[in-house]
Amino acid sequence: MTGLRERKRRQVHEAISAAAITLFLERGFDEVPVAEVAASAGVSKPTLFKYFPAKEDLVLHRISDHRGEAARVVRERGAGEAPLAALHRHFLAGLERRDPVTGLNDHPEVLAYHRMIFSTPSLAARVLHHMAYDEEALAAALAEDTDELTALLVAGQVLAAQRVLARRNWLTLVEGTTAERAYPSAVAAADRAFALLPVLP
Amino acid sequence: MTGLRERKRRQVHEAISAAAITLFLERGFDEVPVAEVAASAGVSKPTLFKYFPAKEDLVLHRISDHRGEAARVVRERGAGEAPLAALHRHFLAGLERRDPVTGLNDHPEVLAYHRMIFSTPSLAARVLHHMAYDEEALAAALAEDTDELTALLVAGQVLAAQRVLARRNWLTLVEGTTAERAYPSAVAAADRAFALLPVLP
DNA sequence: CTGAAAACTTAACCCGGTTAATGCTCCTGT
DNA sequence: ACAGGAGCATTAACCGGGTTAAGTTTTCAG
Repeated sequence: MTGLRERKRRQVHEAISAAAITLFLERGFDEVPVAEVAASAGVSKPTLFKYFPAKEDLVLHRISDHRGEAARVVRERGAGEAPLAALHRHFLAGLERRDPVTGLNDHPEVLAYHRMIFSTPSLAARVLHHMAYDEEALAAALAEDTDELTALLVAGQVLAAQRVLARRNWLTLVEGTTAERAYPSAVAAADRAFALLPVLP
Repeated sequence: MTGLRERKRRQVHEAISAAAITLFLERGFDEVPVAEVAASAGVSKPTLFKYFPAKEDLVLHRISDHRGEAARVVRERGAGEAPLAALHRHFLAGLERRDPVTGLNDHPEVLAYHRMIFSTPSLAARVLHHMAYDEEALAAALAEDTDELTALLVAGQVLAAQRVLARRNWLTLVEGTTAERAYPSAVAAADRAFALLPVLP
């Protein structure tokens, strides 16, 4: 039985998040004090910080849910599939379903969301930190099949490639192209990126 | 004639930086308020922030001086030398002269300095941001010899490799090994890392 | 229904960073 | 040599993110 307590918690969480996104997209992340977000969600400032450890998390908690995705893809790959092949396949699948993390999603709110992240230093920094975590986890997963140093190096390169690809895709969409039209070129770019990565021994 | 004004400026700059490093290494970056650094340097808080735009810069202004180094190495390489070969050579030279940015420097203060950076999130974040800038500049330099996408991808991979190598070297030294003893293995690791990078077309 | 645990509120605080008002000190022109 | 402006300092107050303490309401268990 899902207790009343827990249900309320989820409601408040959602209310705060929604108020935050709305205000931030309207006026910009740095232009809205968190006190205003709290007031707009009908909650006090300490309570807000009990739900979200920092202002940036009001925006990035969705992205944070993808923690360790790369590592999981490698760990759950089919028998006989190479780690990099699994990551390649997974990225292409993301493109196909227009997953926002691939940058290839042209819904206006998603574009605005990405613009806000890229143009707000503290948010961009937080995304980088998140990717550093992912990289570490991926390195650990890769280390089951190769030496430590190679695992670290390849993990760094995979994450770098994904970051470059996502930014590239977002930039083409910002130019006004639709995701539909940009898709083939995004696939080609992904293929090129993974072709540049080393083959694991 | 170096004006008296300018000389004083440099003295104050140095006094603040020295006070900051001393206090931070003694008690930790997050445990020392900048007001205390200012007081200890005999200066007011607004003045301190006129010399250093943010608390983190009290620690990182030395690293910030290396801005765009990778791009410069590529631009100033000898005729007929491949970009990646130039970067490889430059990294090996850094190892040989125990350049702190390679991680292979076992002076106690350097080790403590690195430990502080790695264990303080806001400092680590700032280093990542700095590397993002370097990456962008390197991509621009590489783009003179190849297509844009490849330049971005390779730049990301080079910076990732350097970061992994530096951290690896630092970890080895933290275990107690001397830079002398760690040197051959550090060279081997660098050779391995650059061997994994793609050959530019 | 009662009481302990959970969660919320208000008010105050700390810290990083900025601004405004004021004053001192080096440099420059005559 | 010195008058006065440019440059840089100081103090005091402020803003915004984040935390803490003390006290109040709400949920849940027996």
